[in-house]
Amino acid sequence: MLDIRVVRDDLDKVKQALATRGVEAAVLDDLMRIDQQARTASTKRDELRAEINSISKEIAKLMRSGEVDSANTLREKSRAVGDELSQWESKASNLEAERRDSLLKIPNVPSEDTPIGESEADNVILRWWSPETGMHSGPEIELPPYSEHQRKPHWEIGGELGILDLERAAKISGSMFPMFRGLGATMERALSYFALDAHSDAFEEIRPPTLVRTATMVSTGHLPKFEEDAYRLERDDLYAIPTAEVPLTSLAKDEILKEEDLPVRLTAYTSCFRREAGSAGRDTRGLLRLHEFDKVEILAYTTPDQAGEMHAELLSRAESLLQRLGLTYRVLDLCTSDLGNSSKRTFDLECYSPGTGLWLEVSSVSWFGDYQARRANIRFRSSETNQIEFVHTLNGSALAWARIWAVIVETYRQSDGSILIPDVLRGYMRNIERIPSK
RNA sequence: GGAGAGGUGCCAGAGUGGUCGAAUGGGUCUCACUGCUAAUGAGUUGACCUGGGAAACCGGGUCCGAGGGUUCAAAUCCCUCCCUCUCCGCCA
Repeated sequence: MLDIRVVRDDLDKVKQALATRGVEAAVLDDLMRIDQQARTASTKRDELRAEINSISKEIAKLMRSGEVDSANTLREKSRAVGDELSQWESKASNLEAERRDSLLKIPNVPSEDTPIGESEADNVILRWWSPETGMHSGPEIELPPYSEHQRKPHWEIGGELGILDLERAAKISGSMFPMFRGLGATMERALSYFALDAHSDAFEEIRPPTLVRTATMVSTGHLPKFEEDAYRLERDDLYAIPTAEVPLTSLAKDEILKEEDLPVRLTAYTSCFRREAGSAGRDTRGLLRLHEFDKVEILAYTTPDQAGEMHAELLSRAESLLQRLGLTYRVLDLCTSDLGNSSKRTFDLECYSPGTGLWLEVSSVSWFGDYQARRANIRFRSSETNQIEFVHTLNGSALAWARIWAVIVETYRQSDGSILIPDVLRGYMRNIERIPSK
């Protein structure tokens, strides 16, 4: 959430910045009105409490010296103040709760570098890479010449080779749940091993819980605004995580870290669960959009000064995996209207799927500033000033496997219908070179 | 799931209604002393909200797992919940 003090002090600037992502100025005016009332009420409440505190001390003194009558007179007085106090207490706590609710729903202020835009069409293509042509900057993309046998969509390939069984997955769980089989399942597993090993030079590997408390979902910004998108286990009041970002961010919840321990780098492989409530009927074929998928996430806590460099590091790690897998991709700088709620700046990586002709989002690398840290209350003590500050959080997918799986089987499909396994995965797949055709 | 014990500051740990933001010990940092290290002595050391101040800082409030309640007054009494530990049951 935003720092209420920054909103107070720089109201116009905040309004202007949030307008670029479609937040109306009235929302902030309301917040300021509530804030003013809340502060008035809590000041009044604190004054009354101070009065009762001092009367109570008086009473204690009188009791000790045996002046019971005077003590009783003061008791009466204190009780009367107490009646007034309870009104202000409830007024103040209602207003404070209202202020917090409002603050929790206001998105982050975009970074100054985030391109301003009104739809995803305004996202900026920064660069693109393919194994044939290497890295190119700018939005003009020349796709490598794909052969006819690479133009088959992955769901057809998967069915044909018996490595993807969406029909039976639907029987078990419903549509938009995947089931990999045989070497298809092995390859999906290999991808995670490959990625976790690739980050092991600098990142601590975590296997977090995938069912989390409400507070954990609030910390990352997934609640209260996006309740509809999450799977909830009502009986136990738990949510299924939509990404490992959720448990990894809350790992340090309510902690004060030492500056010398920063940056903290974490990586985790988990399943991710998404209701996809708003997207019924869109991209429903194959593995394009799923209720459950596996992903390796990389995440960092940094000082504000380290954040920029870390953002670049996370992005380059995600890109490097794609390059090692030999997949054509492009890097998008998301514009203000396409930016995630909690993010200040996000780069998306999209892989080209020759079988469908679509660019598929396979990673999203974001810098959240202190927005999540404020919600999760993650701080650090500066070693120079000894002051306590909020950390910055950053994270990225590296990578989301279902879509990568789809792009691999399409890209690596041979003219005989078999699939060549990317070199970097073979070590994790019993050194098998290809998934044979049927 | 059942029975019991417990959750206090950076850590350990005392505190069963007022003088308790909290003894004591350890750690931290500062100073003194010692040729160095060590030891010793003195001091220091919480977070959050809010008002004032350029700031240092000063005032008020809150916080002893969380939320309610009793009381003039709650770490302390009552209720609910969460968590940890021990035993029993169940179980991959």
